[in-house]
Amino acid sequence: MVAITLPDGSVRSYPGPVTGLDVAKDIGPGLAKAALAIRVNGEMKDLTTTLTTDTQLAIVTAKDGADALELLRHDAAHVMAEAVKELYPETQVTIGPSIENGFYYDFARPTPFTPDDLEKIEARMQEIVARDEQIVREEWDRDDAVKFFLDQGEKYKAEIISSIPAGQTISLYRQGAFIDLCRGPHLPSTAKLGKAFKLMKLAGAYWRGDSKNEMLQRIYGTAWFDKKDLDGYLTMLEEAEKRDHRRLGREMDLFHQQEEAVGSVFWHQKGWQLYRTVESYMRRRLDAENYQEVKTPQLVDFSLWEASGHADKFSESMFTIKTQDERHLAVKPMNCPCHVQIFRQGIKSYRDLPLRMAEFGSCHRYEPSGALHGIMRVRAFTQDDAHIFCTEDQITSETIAFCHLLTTVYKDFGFEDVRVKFSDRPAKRAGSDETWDKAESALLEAAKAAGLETTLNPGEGAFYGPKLEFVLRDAIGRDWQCGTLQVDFVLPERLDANYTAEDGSKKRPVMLHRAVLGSFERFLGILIENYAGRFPLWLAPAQVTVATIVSDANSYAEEVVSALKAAGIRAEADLRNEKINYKVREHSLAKVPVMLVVGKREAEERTVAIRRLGSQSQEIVALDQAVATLVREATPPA
RNA sequence: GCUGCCGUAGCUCAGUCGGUAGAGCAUACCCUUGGUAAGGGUAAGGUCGAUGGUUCGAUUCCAUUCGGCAGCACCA
Repeated sequence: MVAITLPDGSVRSYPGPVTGLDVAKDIGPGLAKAALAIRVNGEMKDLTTTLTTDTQLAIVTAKDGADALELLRHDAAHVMAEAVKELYPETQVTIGPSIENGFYYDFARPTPFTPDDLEKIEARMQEIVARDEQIVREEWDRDDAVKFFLDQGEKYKAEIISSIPAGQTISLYRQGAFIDLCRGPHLPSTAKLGKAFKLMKLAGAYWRGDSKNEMLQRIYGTAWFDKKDLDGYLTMLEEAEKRDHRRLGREMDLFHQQEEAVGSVFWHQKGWQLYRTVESYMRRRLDAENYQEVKTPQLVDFSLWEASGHADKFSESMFTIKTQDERHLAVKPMNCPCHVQIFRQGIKSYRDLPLRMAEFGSCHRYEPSGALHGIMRVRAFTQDDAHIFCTEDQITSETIAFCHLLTTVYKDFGFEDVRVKFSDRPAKRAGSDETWDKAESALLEAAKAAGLETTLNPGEGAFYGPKLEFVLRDAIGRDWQCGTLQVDFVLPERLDANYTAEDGSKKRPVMLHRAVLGSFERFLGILIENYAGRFPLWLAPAQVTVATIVSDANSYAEEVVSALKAAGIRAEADLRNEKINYKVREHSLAKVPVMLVVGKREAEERTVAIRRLGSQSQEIVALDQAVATLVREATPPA
């Protein structure tokens, strides 16, 4: 007897072994048709898995969200590989996982795929779906599988299988003439893939993710259970494109970039206004948290970077200068060694700790050309950087305070959803294992005390210490890593920072490296995309446009602008000889949050017609009242 | 940096199977004073990314190079 317990708690008994499909059929023909896979004691398995003992069983259908989508996308990858092998038999297959929103497959092939090939492959995939090939799991001996794939000329597959311990049984999945190494599970047949998939783009990708290896050709696709979801996803991509900060930067006259200064930003008046608004906000917040702001040199002798250890790891990505008098300088790529120099001036006491040293530090890094992306990834940027010199005992309280600062800052910029990653020691690092043990446990403990839930990001710490990384989610569901907090026992040692303890002895401070926004350039790019350029009033570079209907209202309009400016509002007049429709359209497209329209009536009655961006309606109010309302709304968060 | 794609007016794009280019929007000027997302007219605007080669002739073909885009790798 085999007793199967279903999610609703009901139990079905069978005289002997049954498959998931049998159970589904037993429950009902509709379910049998919809069934894609099963979950056995929590683990996803093929629908045709034979159950020989009593189990908890759930039948997975398209309604099962993420699990079901992952199955679907994984199958899409297999179907794509099958299509590619049919069309281009000389191609070798490698790996093809499901990913967020879709899937990819990496192929090895001497001639690159073209966009035309993509269409052909997609058409062939549709055929394979129509063929409704059964997807069958087979178990093979490892060595037989290696031999099998080598015979087929699939050296990558053979290599993957070779790295599985010898003697182990491995699973292969067969669909039609196509057979692939795969852990599974899979859908029962290719027809289940349906039609809601689309090949998206071609790209290069290194074999096993290592840039020393040869480059394979990756084809990305997206797959969904129905057309509506696919269309929804494609619409989201269009929306993301409309919000692209590079596009809005141009359209809204915020900034530009050009060849003569690759990786740098030319901030126009409006963009710089936005930048300054964010900067002054941050400065107020830091002042309130008792940070001291400093400014350190741009050009620093290379020896300091050797002493700090940065030269070892990052000399390739530093801008360096040989001066006329033969000195070797580096344009600073970061601020920490300079902050240690300030700390080292004079004698520091335990009474000075924690010492929170902040700088809006302008840094330059020679980023690889392929990494550059608008203002999000540049070679010249400004960090909202700070280093907290403290004792080990103070790590927890400083972490708590920082986490509070960070979450409230994010909230003020409209980001409520923040996740935290904990990155531990990387392979290439400075400092002893004991030091790392200490730093990692101190940081984890502090994070816990701050009430943070962290996920582990193994081996991704900085070379001098572990870090917390703060990831925020924007208005259209994209994640951005911005803030960071790093515990560092290494740099104070290397750069000989110390303080006098209560007992008169000399001690090393701990350094906490921390940033909330990360870099201004990147954060402003994120803000632009998050708000799609429609900033809340306090952030909007141009807050109010006063537009006239007739030229008789010109002098009144100028008076209105003066009143607004006197009250600290960023306002401009539009007195052009254009119709009001035209002006409304233009300033709406420019995403100015508030338009005050004035005609003969308003001028006579000393009122304004308030028209807010995105609203069709207007409100006529007295000028004084309008100014007061706008001042209130435009006041930045504390 | 690697792979692939791309580079024509301020923007979005068309075009030249090799004979130095065109549209819409934007701009300037003129007319229009119009009540909430494009009023009308006229004009100006381009060494077709750069360099070299092939050719009688290159924006078009080839090579190199610079830059951009997508992904990979990188991200102190």
